[in-house]
Amino acid sequence: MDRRQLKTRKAVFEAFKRLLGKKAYSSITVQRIIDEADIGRSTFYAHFETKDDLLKAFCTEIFEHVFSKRLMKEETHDFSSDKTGIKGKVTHILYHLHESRQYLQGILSCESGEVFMKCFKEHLATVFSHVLDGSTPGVPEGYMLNHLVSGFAETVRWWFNNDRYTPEQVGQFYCAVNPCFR
Amino acid sequence: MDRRQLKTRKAVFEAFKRLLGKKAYSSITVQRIIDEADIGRSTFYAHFETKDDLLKAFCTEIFEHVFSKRLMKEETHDFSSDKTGIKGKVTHILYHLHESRQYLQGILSCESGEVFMKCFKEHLATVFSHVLDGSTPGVPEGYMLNHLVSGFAETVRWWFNNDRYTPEQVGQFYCAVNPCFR
DNA sequence: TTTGATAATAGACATATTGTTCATTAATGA
DNA sequence: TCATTAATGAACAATATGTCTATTATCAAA
Repeated sequence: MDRRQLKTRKAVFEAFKRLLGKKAYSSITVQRIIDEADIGRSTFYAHFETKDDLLKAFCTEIFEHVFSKRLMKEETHDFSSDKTGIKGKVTHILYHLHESRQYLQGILSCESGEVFMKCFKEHLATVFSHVLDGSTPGVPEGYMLNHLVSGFAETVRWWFNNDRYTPEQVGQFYCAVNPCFR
Repeated sequence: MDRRQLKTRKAVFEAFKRLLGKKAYSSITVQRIIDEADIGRSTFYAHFETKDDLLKAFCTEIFEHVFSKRLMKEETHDFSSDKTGIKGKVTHILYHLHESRQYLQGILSCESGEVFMKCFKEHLATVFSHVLDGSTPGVPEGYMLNHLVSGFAETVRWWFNNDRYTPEQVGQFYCAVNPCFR
């Protein structure tokens, strides 16, 4: 990719992060991002269609990092649907998200949280679908997966509002309320 | 309250519902609501500060109906923290939400879902806090409450995307994955 | 180093939306 | 009947959006 493009993209993301640390997503305008990133108006629109488009790209980049195959494998000795592996993966994800706390809160604080959570859940679904084995009879698989995925996503949201626990503790809480992970 | 005010308020809500049945919240403008409700621009702003303000008022009205003390009591013989009562209450809520399916989907389809879910969860918290009795040791009460509340809210969202189950069945699923309700 | 291709730029543009104000008209209920 | 309150429509400035242009800077490859 062209260096100029990478530079612009990075400038926008950095500006976006800085703004998210200060105010909620909904109150950030494209104009403000352009000013903060110090780029031309037309440059922004050459890269992103809308502000929402930027948010999506931003979330995707975060999660591609957090869920990268390399990093995920580090946490688990076994690549199969091993139950003990889940706890390690969960803690791994929590550690990474904690690093990005500051600007993630700007996203989670308002309606934009919806976009973030959706993206988060899509990635989580690929992780959890491996450990689904009809463990709860009488409940559709799709429901169970949704329950595990959104349960974890909501755990993260709760954690961001109650920042007095370690990633290990939070992982523990999550596994405690989901019998299939105990 | 003045009849004229009630009439205006109702006209706005009805217009809002109609629009939500056709398009997502984010793409509905104040202007469009004004046109649909057939009221003056200044009239709208005399009632609501912003579009988000209207959404909040709208959600509040829905939930005040669904969670009304009278209706909630019908579903449970015992008003105490009875476990069997929960299943009845849950099913009751599901029935009511199903009636409003059509326009609720317009809200849930995009970022406005966040506002709806927040309001929903606030009401749910008052219901579930009664049945919380430290049943899961090693987990903070706040976490447990959040888990039950958001778990139910997400169950509803899932249901709206998988509309082939009855309220009873969905209530069953929810109770099945939360051991403390079995 | 030259060169053709691509990206960034400033700034102007039409368009749309927002929220406010105000003078006028209509409905209310006591 | 009458004082009060709400609705109206029209106009308003302010701001944001997305598009387009001609011009300049940067790139990678020959």
